[in-house]
Amino acid sequence: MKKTEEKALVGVREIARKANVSIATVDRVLHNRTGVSAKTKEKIDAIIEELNYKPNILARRLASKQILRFAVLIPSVSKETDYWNAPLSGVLQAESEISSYGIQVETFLFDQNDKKSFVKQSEAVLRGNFNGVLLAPMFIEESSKFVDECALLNIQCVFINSDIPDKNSLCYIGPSLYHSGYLTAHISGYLLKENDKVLIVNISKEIDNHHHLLRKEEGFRKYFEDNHKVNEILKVDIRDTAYDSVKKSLSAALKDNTINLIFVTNSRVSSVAHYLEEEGIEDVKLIGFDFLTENIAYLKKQTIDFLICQKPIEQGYRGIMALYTHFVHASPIDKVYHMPIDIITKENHQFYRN
Amino acid sequence: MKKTEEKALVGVREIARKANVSIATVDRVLHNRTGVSAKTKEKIDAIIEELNYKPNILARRLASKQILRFAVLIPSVSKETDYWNAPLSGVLQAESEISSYGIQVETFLFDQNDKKSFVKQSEAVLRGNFNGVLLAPMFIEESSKFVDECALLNIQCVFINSDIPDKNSLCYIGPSLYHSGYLTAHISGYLLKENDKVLIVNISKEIDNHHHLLRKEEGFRKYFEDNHKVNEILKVDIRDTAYDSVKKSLSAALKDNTINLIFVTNSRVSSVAHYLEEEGIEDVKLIGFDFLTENIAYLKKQTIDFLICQKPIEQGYRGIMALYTHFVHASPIDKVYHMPIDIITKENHQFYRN
DNA sequence: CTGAAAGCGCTTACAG
DNA sequence: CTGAAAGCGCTTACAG
Repeated sequence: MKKTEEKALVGVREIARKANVSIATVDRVLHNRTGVSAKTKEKIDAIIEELNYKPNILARRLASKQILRFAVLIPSVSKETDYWNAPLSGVLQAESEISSYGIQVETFLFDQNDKKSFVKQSEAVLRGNFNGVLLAPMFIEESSKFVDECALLNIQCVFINSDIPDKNSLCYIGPSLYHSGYLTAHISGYLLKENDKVLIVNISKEIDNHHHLLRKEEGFRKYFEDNHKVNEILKVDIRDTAYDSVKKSLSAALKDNTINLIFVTNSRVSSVAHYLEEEGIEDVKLIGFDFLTENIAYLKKQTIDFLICQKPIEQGYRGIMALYTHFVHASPIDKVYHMPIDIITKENHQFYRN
Repeated sequence: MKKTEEKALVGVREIARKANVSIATVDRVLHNRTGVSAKTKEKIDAIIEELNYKPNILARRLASKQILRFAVLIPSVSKETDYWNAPLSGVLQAESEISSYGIQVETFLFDQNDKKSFVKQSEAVLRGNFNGVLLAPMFIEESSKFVDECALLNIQCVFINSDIPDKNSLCYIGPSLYHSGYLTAHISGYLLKENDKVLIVNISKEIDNHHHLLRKEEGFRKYFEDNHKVNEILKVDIRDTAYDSVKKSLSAALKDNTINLIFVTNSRVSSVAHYLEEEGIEDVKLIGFDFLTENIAYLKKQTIDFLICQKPIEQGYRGIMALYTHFVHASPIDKVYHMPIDIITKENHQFYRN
């Protein structure tokens, strides 16, 4: 069968014919290149408009020898969590899909407990002659500075995992942290009786005012407030992430209070689960974040009741694809793409796709 | 920048050079066409293997004038539910992405309350000279017969929404119904006290032994059994889906029993919500299925506590893409793709992507 | 059974 | 400022 007549006609060749110019000139106009008289450009633009011309992306990339270079600037996997494996695997998946179309992806990993390593890697990116960069802007100040320098070099930035809202990025792809906290509180509401007590646990080396864990806590508390819940909410910050330290802090917190539900604001929920199991504590509900192997093991045993997940693999995949779409299709991209807030339990985890 | 040498080399041209044949002959081998001597074929195959040749899909579709035709055979939107709008919109989205690559999609809608309309539309599909068809095999027998005839005509079938497991389809894309029921029970478990009573409500014109609602009920009951829950489980089948009839059945069921949680096995949960609201009943938890506008409205008001959803838009999208991948990339496809089982509440519905 | 040539819709030097 | 021609990696008649 043949393609429809109409389609066969609307191409650079047809535009050139109508405008009485060569296809090279049409190409120049299509790409806003210099060296076309205003008059010619106008005429061609009108015809493009009239014919509702859509370029054939296949042909374009096939003919073009230009290769596009994207950098990925995210944390490496640490002893404490292999969370970042997920976004990375999404990145790799996207890369394998588009690498044959002239896209190169290079990865720069930094230590999320060490700002200096971030700075060092970000400088390498700046030197690498990239068209775009996908980054996790964990360190707000340093990331902000980096993004400014990218702007100077005309490098497009995409944020994943957490956002710097006022920064001039192509887009942000990741959770709405506040709302994940709020949702967690909603679920917790179902598990709590009127006078039950809640313990919020922040486990992180870097808990400062900017830290995104605090946004989850904020959302969590707001839910209780909005719904006039009278449950007491206690809180403990644990800055030393080693298990012994977690254990000590939890013991202290649980000794003086009868806690009915623990909300861990990040993926370290497994160490709390470990503690509860070790101590034989069974009547405490436990909710935390992220689809990690360790967490899932506890979810299966129901030591963890719910995990909140935000498709980290997809974040990596979509991050690269956002750059790809921007450069290859030149089509506009949503400034913010909030990932769904997924509720994972013993019964649906096997069907979960990151 | 130039593409890497390596890439530039591995193409039909290089294979032809190595094999001392023309690229036309290489093309014949690549597509398993006739008219190549066994010896030549063998030699070329070896070189393809050795070079780890991957065809350039862009170039292939660009050069090929072949167009691919897919049919979509799903229910139309009915007075009772606009559920099928969602898969359809996924289909349309996929179509718009791939239509410029020579793919045509044609839609055949049938009335899910009328087997004859299915048969009629399926016959139209058979006559339409399609390469593949995406269908919702609601009517098991009729669908089964249709699939057999497709096989004769060498038309590939993809199932969505519900499966016919032993049928020779390309793949199934949709929920594991049993597990959605099981998960719903798990959530219900958190909402119930020891002696609370549960009411299962099936609202459907077609409740027979094959019907997929029953698989959800089965999973639901199994959870209670597995976890030695003693809650009493009542059940009502409502075959007349008009609101008045639903109202009558519910009134009868609720008059004689104190029900604490109602599980509606499909998207008709909104009519139960409507009833509860009308009667001013506030202490009954309500769980049902599907991300429909009506349901979401009740979810916001918390008349409905949880909705279980299975990304109907994505089912449509992936269904078409499965056919596309099969024909264009000729790459193998998972026989079963179970959709995640999503738990939707008042707090996360705004981030949900179908 | 095999090959030379044209063409898919674009981009890219190069020449004027 | 503009155009003719070659080429991206493949497929498709057509000729032998």
